[in-house]
Amino acid sequence: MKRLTLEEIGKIAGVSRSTVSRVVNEQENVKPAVRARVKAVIEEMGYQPNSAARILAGHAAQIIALIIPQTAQSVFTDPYFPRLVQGVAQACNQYDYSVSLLLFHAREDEAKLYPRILRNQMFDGVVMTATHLNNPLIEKMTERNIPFVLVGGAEEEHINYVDVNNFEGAYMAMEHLYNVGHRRIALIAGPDDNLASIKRYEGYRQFLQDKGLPFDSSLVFHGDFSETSAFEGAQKLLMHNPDAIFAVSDTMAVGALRSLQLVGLHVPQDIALMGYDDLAPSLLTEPQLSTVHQPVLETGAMAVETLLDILKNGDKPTRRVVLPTKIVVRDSCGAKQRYHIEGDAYL
Amino acid sequence: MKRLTLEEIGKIAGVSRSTVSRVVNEQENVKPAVRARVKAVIEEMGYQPNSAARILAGHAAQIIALIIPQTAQSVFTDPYFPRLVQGVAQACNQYDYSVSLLLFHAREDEAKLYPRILRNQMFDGVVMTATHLNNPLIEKMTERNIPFVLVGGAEEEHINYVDVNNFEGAYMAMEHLYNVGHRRIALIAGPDDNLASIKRYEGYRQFLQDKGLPFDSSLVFHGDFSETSAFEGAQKLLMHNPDAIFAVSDTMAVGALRSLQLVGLHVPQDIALMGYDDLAPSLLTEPQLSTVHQPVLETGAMAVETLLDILKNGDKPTRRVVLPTKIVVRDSCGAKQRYHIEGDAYL
DNA sequence: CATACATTTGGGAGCGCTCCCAGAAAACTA
DNA sequence: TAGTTTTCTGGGAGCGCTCCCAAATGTATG
Repeated sequence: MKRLTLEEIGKIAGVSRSTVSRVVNEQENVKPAVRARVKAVIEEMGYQPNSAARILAGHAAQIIALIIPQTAQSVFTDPYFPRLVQGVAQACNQYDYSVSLLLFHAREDEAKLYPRILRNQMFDGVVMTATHLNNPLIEKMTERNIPFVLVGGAEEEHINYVDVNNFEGAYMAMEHLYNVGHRRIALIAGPDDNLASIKRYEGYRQFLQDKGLPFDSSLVFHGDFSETSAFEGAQKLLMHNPDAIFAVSDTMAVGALRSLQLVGLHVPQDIALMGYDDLAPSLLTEPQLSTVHQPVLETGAMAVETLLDILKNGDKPTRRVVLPTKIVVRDSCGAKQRYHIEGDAYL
Repeated sequence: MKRLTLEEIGKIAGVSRSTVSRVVNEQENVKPAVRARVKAVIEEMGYQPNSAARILAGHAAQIIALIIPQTAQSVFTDPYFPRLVQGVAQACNQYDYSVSLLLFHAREDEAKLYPRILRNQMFDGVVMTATHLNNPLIEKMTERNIPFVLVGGAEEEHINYVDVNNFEGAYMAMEHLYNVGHRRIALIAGPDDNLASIKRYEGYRQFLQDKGLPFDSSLVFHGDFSETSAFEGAQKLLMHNPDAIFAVSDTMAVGALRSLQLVGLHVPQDIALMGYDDLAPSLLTEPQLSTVHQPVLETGAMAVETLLDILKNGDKPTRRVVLPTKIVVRDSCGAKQRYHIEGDAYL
């Protein structure tokens, strides 16, 4: 069986390679009748252009690379990333792009993968998660003019990103706890080089300041987004008698919950607890966690859309998309008891 | 700045295109001195072959496609898939392959993605999850001679797969519950068109038969791997007084646990519970779930290795890899109370 | 009806690589 | 040292596509 090429299709439809190419690429200047005939042949034969040839000849690859440079274990234990991947994949399906997934799982992967990313013309652009500051790839990609969009905030001026409003999310969580009556609110923060964590911490502090509440550093513990770190953190925080704990991820909230339950405290009667993410863990506990919902799926999709926009229209002005969060009231913060609500409530 | 091509590198090193190609591809018949010189130039210039050109000229793409044809929501809420993706990605990193991720999330995606998979010469082979019977892609890929490895068992004779021993896992779980003293063991199974679920169900029945225990269909409920389905299932099962419930996924075990706790039953004192998967949910509950560990990460990696083996050595004989499971004893089955064990125990 | 102009079509060149064959260089042999 | 074999190297052809220019066809105008 003969290989299907533009030339072949052209032969069958009685036109040239070039005309078929025009039809395939939806270009102008093909007589409607001819276009229809060629389209029919393409359909019938099930022709599909050869991507390699297309890319080689200077066309776009229709592939975006999704880079998750997470050396830590947390990549796929934290349910955030799967969700994000799903959002990216869905958007790519929608726009007829493919996703090339690059997970850096060990240090040595970086050395291997960097050149591939930087020189391999195999994809049109990059979506990368930016959890940490100073990712060397950012600079390198900028240098090489590789179009990219970060998921997570960037501080630098000229960088395109899509982010969730971490500051606002934390602020709102604090506000919620405050409205329920809590004043001595402890924080289980994330690592202090993690961008999302930093912003959430800022939201926490700003709220305290706005309400004239004292900032007490002994009420702040820095975890690493893992359950165990929060477990230990909660133990430490308990020594300073908080009446509420705000953990900046659901997974850490679960760790804290365990910790509280271990010493016989009841949530929310004895102490309130709020998480952050609104992902699976927040629903698996007893009581279910009040938390901050962030639109992770939408973030992934938006990152793709932003990248495609850049690919199409050039990279200026710099795109900066910040998606909103909302509070999900469940059973761990005491609001329901206070206001007699059943089921999830959203703010 | 001039584009880096084989020709360019050759010019700098004072040899021809062909010789550079030989060096890049580690082929025979290049004088050691020349090889060293060329290598140095490649290194210095940071040359990276153009994949598109390479593929077009008949070389392998060094890309494998990972297809997850899960129309349901469960793709990324079930922690199984993220883990698998991670395993595949890690193995690909290791062998210098890239992963192209194809998630079918809606029906219409299939129509779009099928032609891409079947005709696009963009990857060398496919790793696909086979959760359901009769996936039409299997037949089509076979027809088109696209090398592929299934993750999950296949019934057909000639199909390559990597699977976990679901039968054995379920059998062992039953055995464990039996050894702890339970006799009236209920099952929360998965959908009856799900391959893993079917095998686990068979393990359940076989064990009953081997021990001469009666099979009682009112002690079996078919869920859909979701927490809520198991929640309802447990309610129904409770009407028939089981002394243990075996749920064939951790997520479903969590649903069952909620159900039991709702009616005031204590686990494991009043009723024992076992899950299946040994993924995050089993650790987030109180009590933590005894469960069946399956090597998901290894499964993904093994699928890649099997595929690469096929790519290299041809697809016969048919590869059939079945990985073992093991029992993880935690706090939901009563074994620790009985035997005074602390921490996780493995069988 | 001839001329000017716009629209449509065909084919050459080239993207960067691999494959293959022929020629050059080196290593043996008699 | 000449002749033979082996090892090494260079360059043509071609993968299937896009880009671009030139040729062919069609339409409007005087």
